Amino acid sequence: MTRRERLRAETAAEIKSVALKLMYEGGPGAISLRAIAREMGMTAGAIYGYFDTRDDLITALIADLYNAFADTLDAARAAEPEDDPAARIIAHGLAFRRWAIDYPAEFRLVYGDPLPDYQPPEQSPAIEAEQRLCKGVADMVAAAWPRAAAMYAKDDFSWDDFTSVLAGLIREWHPELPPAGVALCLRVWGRLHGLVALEVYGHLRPHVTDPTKHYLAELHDLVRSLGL
Amino acid sequence: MTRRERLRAETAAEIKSVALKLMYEGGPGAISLRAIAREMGMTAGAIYGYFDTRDDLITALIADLYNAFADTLDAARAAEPEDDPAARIIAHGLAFRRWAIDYPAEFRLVYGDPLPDYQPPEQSPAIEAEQRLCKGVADMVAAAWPRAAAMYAKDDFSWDDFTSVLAGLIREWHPELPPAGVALCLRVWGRLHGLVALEVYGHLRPHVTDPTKHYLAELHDLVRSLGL
DNA sequence: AAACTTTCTACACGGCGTTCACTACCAACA
DNA sequence: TGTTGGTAGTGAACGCCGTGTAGAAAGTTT
Repeated sequence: MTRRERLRAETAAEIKSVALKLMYEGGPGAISLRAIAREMGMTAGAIYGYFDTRDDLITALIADLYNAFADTLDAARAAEPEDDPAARIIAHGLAFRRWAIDYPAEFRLVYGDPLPDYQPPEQSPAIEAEQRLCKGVADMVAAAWPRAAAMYAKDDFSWDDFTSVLAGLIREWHPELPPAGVALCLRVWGRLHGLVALEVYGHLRPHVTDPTKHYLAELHDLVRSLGL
Repeated sequence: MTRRERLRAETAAEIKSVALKLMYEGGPGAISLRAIAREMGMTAGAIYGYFDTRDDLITALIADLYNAFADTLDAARAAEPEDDPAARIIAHGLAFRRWAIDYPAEFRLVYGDPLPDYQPPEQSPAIEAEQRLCKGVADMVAAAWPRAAAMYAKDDFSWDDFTSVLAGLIREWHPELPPAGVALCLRVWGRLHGLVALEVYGHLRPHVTDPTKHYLAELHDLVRSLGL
């Protein structure tokens, strides 16, 4: 790696980190090329040497955040014993909410649509991180499947209900999981997501005094509905 | 109502409807005072005679949409027999998803954060619509409560777990519902919301061929978990 | 017809993403 | 070592944006 390449990579990294700093301080709307450049003592145009467009920068940020987020969740699960699926699910869920509440701007960037007219590209690098997250959920459901199968195995799903990408990955990770189990994964994901999304966007606060308590209750319901 | 007031109300309504039209065509980011004015043959400044600021206009739009949305859900539930709570829940859920998928920009406006730096006001008129939606969910849970109570009545909730506003409303609507039932309402809301939010923001499409099928399965799970 | 109120325009300010011609500068080659 | 070529960055411009303000035009009231 030549000196030039190193400097170039450092500048690109600085652009991203300054963008994150701006987002911490002023929400996703505070990410502007001009503000980033100002903060770095540059001109806005200079950033175009590193990212073709503002959306490309956002896309790179999302991928970074999503991966860091997946790391967090992986770690949270790994901290619980492997033979206690229920504990792992609850740890995962709480870590998910913790991250969303502590870093709402990041959550909006990854799971929402905070920049107007921003169109996530077809083949986003964030998809890889999303697949990591899917794997996490799949691990949990697979661990619970021996008990959950009784309730869900008769669900009418086939491999055609998933994109070939997902079907391929799941069969590689957990060959024992039937289509009904994969469908269950997605529903579990949705269930983990629902209350947190409502809370982050301010729809729980007007009704509830302690959102954590309700989310924990939902996690317990979830664990119960998996037969654990 | 004087002629002036009528004209004024008409203009305000036209501003909102043009804003909606722009949003249909170009997403929430296409709502700009200048574009609205251009479309109406006016100047941007003129709009300030009707709304103090762009955010006020957005707030009014959200309230309108949220109310229309609540109407839709109310109607969907009312179309099913009153003594069939399961059918009502499923009808409500499907109508919810239908609306979200058919009008994604509206969904983002109501449940997301589509305009950067837009801060929902403390006492938004949308809260009233949200309470209507809460009532809808509460109606469904209350109808299911006779069967669901066995599973959830022992949950450790009290009236202190809700804001006094919500607690007051619920006790007025459904005096028979205990705190555990109200908590269940919120979790049901979250569950209805989760998969739909993921889908609207494009997180389901890369994994799933027919989102409706999975959402319907989730609704059936939900109904089952309510003992219906 | 005069006085007053409401409505809207014209213009300005600063901020935005993006483009483009141009200038420093650094690295390698003669 | 001196020259050359690519690279990083500038600065001005374009057309957007929300938001104010001063003043004109139109309608309403007396």
